[in-house]
Amino acid sequence: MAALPEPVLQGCTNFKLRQLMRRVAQHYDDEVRQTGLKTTQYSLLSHVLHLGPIRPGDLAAAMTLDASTLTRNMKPLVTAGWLEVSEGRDGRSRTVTLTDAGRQKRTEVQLHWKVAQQRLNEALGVQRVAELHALIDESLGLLSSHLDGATDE
Amino acid sequence: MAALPEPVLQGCTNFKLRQLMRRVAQHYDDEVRQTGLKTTQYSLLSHVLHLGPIRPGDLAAAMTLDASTLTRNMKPLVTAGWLEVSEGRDGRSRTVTLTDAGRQKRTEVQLHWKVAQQRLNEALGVQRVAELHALIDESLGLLSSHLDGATDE
DNA sequence: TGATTTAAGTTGCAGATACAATAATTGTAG
DNA sequence: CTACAATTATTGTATCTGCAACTTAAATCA
Repeated sequence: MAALPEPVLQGCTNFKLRQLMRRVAQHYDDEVRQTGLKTTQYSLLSHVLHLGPIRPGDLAAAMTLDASTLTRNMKPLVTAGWLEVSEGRDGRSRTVTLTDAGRQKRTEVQLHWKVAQQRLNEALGVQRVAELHALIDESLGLLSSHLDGATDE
Repeated sequence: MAALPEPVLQGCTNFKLRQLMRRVAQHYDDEVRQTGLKTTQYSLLSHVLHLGPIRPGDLAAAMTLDASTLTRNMKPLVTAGWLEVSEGRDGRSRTVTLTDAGRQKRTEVQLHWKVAQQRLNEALGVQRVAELHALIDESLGLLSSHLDGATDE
């Protein structure tokens, strides 16, 4: 059988991804903004809901975020009283917890998030969004193994 | 014929996109860093090369960037002498130009960008990267028409 | 036990991003 | 020609992002 012709790529994957990310972020934020939160902050609250109580380092790893980025992203949420960072059992580590107020706020924002996701599904078509998700997940998997395993050679 | 079952989506498209974007950016920057530039800055120089001389507003639109973001992203490149922002024919508008040094620098960085793109293609497979590009382009197209045309209702 | 290494977070620094408000200029209606 | 509207870019403010350096504390080695 004939081999599939290798497609000739045009453009920069990094730029294209950023471009789409910006547009999509804008789309979600248009809806979430009314709650006073950015969509990124909603993501953070959601992850703490599902994973917490959790150490910052583990949370950062789960979100594919640099630890220092997480430290700073948490700050406004801690100030607002939605997250709590307390001592871990280790003298060095901490524990991140969602407060009751945070749980409440997260539920409120979730409604807006759902609308945004719904509107995105309609704009792009559920099928296409599903393909996108699948492609992203595959790519993340391939990249993590590639990046970590690049110790020899 | 049976209708395709609507896939049930899980997860937040925005979060997933950001996640992949971060990973991919890191991947490119690992290579481009040696030149002292971020990959985003390389993108900016490249766009000015292909589109310039051009007004900031038009450049921002072409890159799907907020105008204010562009103003700030250009600053370090102007300081370094790679970009020049001069008066436009209008008293209000400006003209962005790539300097000779900028052209030179951009060529230098391009070599590293190519390596990064190549390594990404290998890590993900050219086929998958091509699919990703196609999906991104389609999505950008659909989103722009949806966002702009939402004036009635 | 004392010295060295490893682990976990934070801070310094620099850039990326956008919304709202502002400044400056041009265009247009009267 | 003047008052008002539209155009174009920048600044204020806030968040997102990551690398490098640093601090603190635990763990391991000798």
